[in-house]
Amino acid sequence: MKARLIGVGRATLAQEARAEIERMITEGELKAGEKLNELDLSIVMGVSRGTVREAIRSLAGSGLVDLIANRGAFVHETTLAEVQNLYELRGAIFAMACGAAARRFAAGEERGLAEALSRNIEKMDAARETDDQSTYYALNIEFHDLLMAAADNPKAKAVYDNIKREMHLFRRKGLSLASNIARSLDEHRVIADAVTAGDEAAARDAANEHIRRGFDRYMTIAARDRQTG
Amino acid sequence: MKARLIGVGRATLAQEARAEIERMITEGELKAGEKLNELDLSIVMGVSRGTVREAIRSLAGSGLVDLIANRGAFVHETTLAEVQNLYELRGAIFAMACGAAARRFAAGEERGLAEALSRNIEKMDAARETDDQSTYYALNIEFHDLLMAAADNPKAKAVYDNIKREMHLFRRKGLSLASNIARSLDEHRVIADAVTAGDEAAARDAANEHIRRGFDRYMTIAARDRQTG
DNA sequence: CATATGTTGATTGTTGACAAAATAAACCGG
DNA sequence: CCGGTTTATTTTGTCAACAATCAACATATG
Repeated sequence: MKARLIGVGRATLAQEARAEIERMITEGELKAGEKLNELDLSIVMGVSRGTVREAIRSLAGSGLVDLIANRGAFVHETTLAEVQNLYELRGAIFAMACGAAARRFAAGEERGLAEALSRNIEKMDAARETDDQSTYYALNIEFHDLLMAAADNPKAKAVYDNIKREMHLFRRKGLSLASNIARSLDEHRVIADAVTAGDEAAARDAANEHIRRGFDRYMTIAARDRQTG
Repeated sequence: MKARLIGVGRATLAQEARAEIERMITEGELKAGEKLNELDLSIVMGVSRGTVREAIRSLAGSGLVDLIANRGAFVHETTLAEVQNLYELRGAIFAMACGAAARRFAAGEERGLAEALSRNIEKMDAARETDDQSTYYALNIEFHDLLMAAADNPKAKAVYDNIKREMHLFRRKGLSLASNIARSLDEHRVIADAVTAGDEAAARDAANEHIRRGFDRYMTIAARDRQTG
């Protein structure tokens, strides 16, 4: 038998509404700090207010919007201090995940991991040579996801994904992506080596350092952008 | 089923409904895996189904209930593997927070912290001598909250609180609290010393170790309970 | 007897209407 | 013109009814 699965990912209207509002936010149609009007959104999307309301509540759970009782929902405004907090939290979780991945790899519970990591690194090396930013971006996410998956900690992954979403949201604010392919690639190699050596502590430290340096790169670019306008 | 009638407070009804359902879950009136019937709950609490629905969605955001589209909401069943995941995630966040607290203390941004920590430790020492479990429990939470607050990372604190809630939920399942006042107190002293010495790395390591040992204590008790009961 | 197919009651998803609160506008004395 | 008060209007919070979906049972079919 062969038939396409229907309605995948769109189980309920509220979920679709959530996805659509999230898109509007991440693509900048709804700017940071802007108020979300339930009625307007319901009309634009062609669903009832209750459905929109449910979607908004769901977004609030992921930290993308802030709710104030009796006053409404507002697109979350991410401050610089909060970006630092997010980086630090992300680093802590990613470091833990890399440590767990190293432990699991050493126990033989993550067979394909070594190949997957080295393949990713090879491809990123190619992207570095051609300076292919968009490919690098995708591979970078893949690298982190590989390790988060290898940690086998769904809860941590869920939190990590939320953080990623919120940080992505801040990028909209105008700052360019803090990327330095060569440096990042070197750090990835150190992490991958530690993990595939089964060295839990080294993996943790390398991962922590990677995120910390990512934040430094980000701050450097942020400072430069602010200066040049 | 029995639930307090709500609706006299000042917050929104949905918020009160959420608090009430959360209470029912944490106090075991609603058991793990049990289905939450919107209509029944709405009748028992004297509010409309929509309000109950909103409350349930909110609880899902905190991981206390699982939602399945078109089928309903179920009290989250925490498995042993998940408890391990939660402990590990909690450890990572708490370690990060202690590191941040050490850094902030060294920078003179957390003046009252040293006194607050030593006061807490003194009181816990007294609780140890009288073997006062409930006081110990409260002081233990206070100790962790002091450091989470000193980290000045609201996002991390929010995630931490959610984890705490979910772990507390699992305790309901029958296992006694994994507490060894003397050991825990020693570990607290190490953490406090590292933080007030401004040693970020030492604080991180001590905190991580503290949570890890907490998990070991938990596992020991869990194994014993499974054997005898 | 086992499996597939209809049928029914219960439960969730969605909607539009009403009530309460907050914001905007009109008013008014100085 | 201004600051404060009062009145409209808008917006959110809550509710009850309708539609879609599901779980369980009953029935048919080979």
